[in-house]
Amino acid sequence: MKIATFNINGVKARIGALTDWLDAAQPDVAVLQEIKSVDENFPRDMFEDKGYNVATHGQKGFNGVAILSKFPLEDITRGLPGDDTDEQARWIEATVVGQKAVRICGLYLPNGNPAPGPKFDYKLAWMDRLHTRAQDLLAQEEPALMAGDYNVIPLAEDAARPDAWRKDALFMPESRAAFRRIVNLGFTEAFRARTAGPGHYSFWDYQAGSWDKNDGIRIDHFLLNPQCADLLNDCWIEKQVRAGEKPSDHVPVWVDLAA
DNA sequence: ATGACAATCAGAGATTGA
Repeated sequence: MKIATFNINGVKARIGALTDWLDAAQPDVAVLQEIKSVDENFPRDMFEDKGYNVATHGQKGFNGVAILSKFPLEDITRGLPGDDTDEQARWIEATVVGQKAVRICGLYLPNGNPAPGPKFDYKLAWMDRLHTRAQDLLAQEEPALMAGDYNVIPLAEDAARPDAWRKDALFMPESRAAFRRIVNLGFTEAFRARTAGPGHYSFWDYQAGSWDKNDGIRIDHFLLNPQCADLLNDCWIEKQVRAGEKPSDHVPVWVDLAA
């Protein structure tokens, strides 16, 4: 089972790029972030025509997550538990059954800038709730993964110019510690389970020629619980997508599971 | 130190992103 995560930066603006990518790459499952669309306006027909089942959790203007799957989507839930007053659409879950059942969680973690400030507080509070949900996924002892745009640069080697990010919410010590605290519960960060060393990025800013200079950061991640990590065949970043027509500022990241 | 770039909503320019 091949699963991709992709922050598309607006489904309406990305219809062409997204269609081309799906046709070429053929993921079994794709978790999407920043659909920037309400559910009613999500072009689900376009994906259903390609054989995907579609689950969305959108809001007006910003944020929004979705799951596309060639397998049926079961037990779909929307919203990260732990705060009934949180109206931002950043979390969706569904179970996908291939050779094995896998619980798929798609997430768009808050950016958190400027830090410090209320947006940074919201980011850290959201990560506390993510920690709680992650504990639950461990307790289930069934294959589960959390994939998406974490808006966290885990280590200096995950940025071309780490010093430029020292005061940014994506690289602040508090953000990185909260990320580690989740990983250290017993999750496997899939990319780092397969590939060591610097120079691997999933985001390049539209500004200042970041792509041309390869001035990127790695912020799109897969965290696998132990039962899911047992199934990991491979994980890679589809870097060349960034060079396409009207690209997102993120590129897809993949896992191949024996599931 | 700032802005550069892009998308959305709205129908200009502010807001958000990273």
